[in-house]
Amino acid sequence: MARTSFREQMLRTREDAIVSSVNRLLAEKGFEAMTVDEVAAEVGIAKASLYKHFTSKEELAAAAMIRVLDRALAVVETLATDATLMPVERLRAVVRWAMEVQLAGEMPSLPAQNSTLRTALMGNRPYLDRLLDLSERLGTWITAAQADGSLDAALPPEVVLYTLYARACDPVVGVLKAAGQHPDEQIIDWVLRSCFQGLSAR
Amino acid sequence: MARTSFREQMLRTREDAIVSSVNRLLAEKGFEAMTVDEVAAEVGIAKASLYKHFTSKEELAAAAMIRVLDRALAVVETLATDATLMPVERLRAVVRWAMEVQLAGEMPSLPAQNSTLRTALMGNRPYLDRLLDLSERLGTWITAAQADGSLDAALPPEVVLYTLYARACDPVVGVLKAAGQHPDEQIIDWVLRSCFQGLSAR
DNA sequence: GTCTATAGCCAGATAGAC
DNA sequence: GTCTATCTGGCTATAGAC
Repeated sequence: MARTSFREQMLRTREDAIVSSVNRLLAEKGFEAMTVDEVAAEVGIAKASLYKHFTSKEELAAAAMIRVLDRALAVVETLATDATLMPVERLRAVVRWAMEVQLAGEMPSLPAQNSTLRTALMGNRPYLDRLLDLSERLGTWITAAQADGSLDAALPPEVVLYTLYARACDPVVGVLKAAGQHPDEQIIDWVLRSCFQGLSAR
Repeated sequence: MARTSFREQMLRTREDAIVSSVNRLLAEKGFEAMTVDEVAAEVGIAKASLYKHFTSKEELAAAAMIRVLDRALAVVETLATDATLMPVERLRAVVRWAMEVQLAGEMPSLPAQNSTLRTALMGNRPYLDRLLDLSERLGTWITAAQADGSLDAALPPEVVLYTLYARACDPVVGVLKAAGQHPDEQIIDWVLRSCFQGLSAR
């Protein structure tokens, strides 16, 4: 049993390295442009070995998406335990975390357009379960923030939710970082401000 | 000369049909997923004939991007002649127009990530000229709107500009449309409101 | 300038030895 | 489970007749 556990742990470690590479490559060039050969080369194993762990390129990407959602759920869990935070502050903290991940080059871009990845994800239970879980937790905070008057109640909660998801992958962050003129913290502050305060003056 | 002009007009008409198909396919599935075979099939000509008009897939896409920028410049030109509009109202009108184009399925998604298309566009003078022209015109309105107190002056003009470009392709619009629960006008109002007024209550 | 046919290439996936 | 070598299909681009 000890040896089985050890071998399983080795397996997990290797698969974790694979998912990390996939995650980074997805963030850097997207699903279509990423090749399985690149992943294998970066991990340092043969392509055929990858297919012993994951049965397709889509499943490889799905594993990365699932891990990101798990991290987001962990962040949400931590924020939920802090009773001093207002709902809107929790939402802001989640978006801030997502932007930090993106600036670190570790936020895989979501496939908004139709693609083989999108259809694969729509049939992936573990992925959908996490996405639904996260959406429900954020939804609770959204309605609470609208009730306490800190979030615009004229916007349906679903619109707010989709907007938060979109801002987590906001291309503006990457463009500003590519410009190389501003520190990461400054970029985050600007994009967060434009998201919650809007472009119009207050 | 009359016959030459006529033949040229036929050529323009055909090329315009090609660019229209490319534009629609770019909006629907993006550059990587679009195939030259699809374009040829949709236009109703052989693939080899396409390559008599455009030398590569990238140039095909560039032509579509250029036409969108030309349309945006035409909208900007029209708005500039209306002296009754405040600068911020002009900016809002441009974003509204972009969202209408997106809802019509005619807004090609910009290649924010590195790709062969991105590098091709960065070396395409006609494209870059128009992009710069548009950016300068919008930049003028942005600084004017910040000066008259209608736009948040705490955000650098470049941040506002990039944000407006990003909102023109905002995936939230497509997600809400795909849900099929709301009329287009309602979707545009919500997304415009979240962009300029922000998610926080005022 | 249009077509059919095909070259050339590359990426996803697999076979089979070890 | 890892490897090397290969299959397979699809896609960009071109050749060459008309």
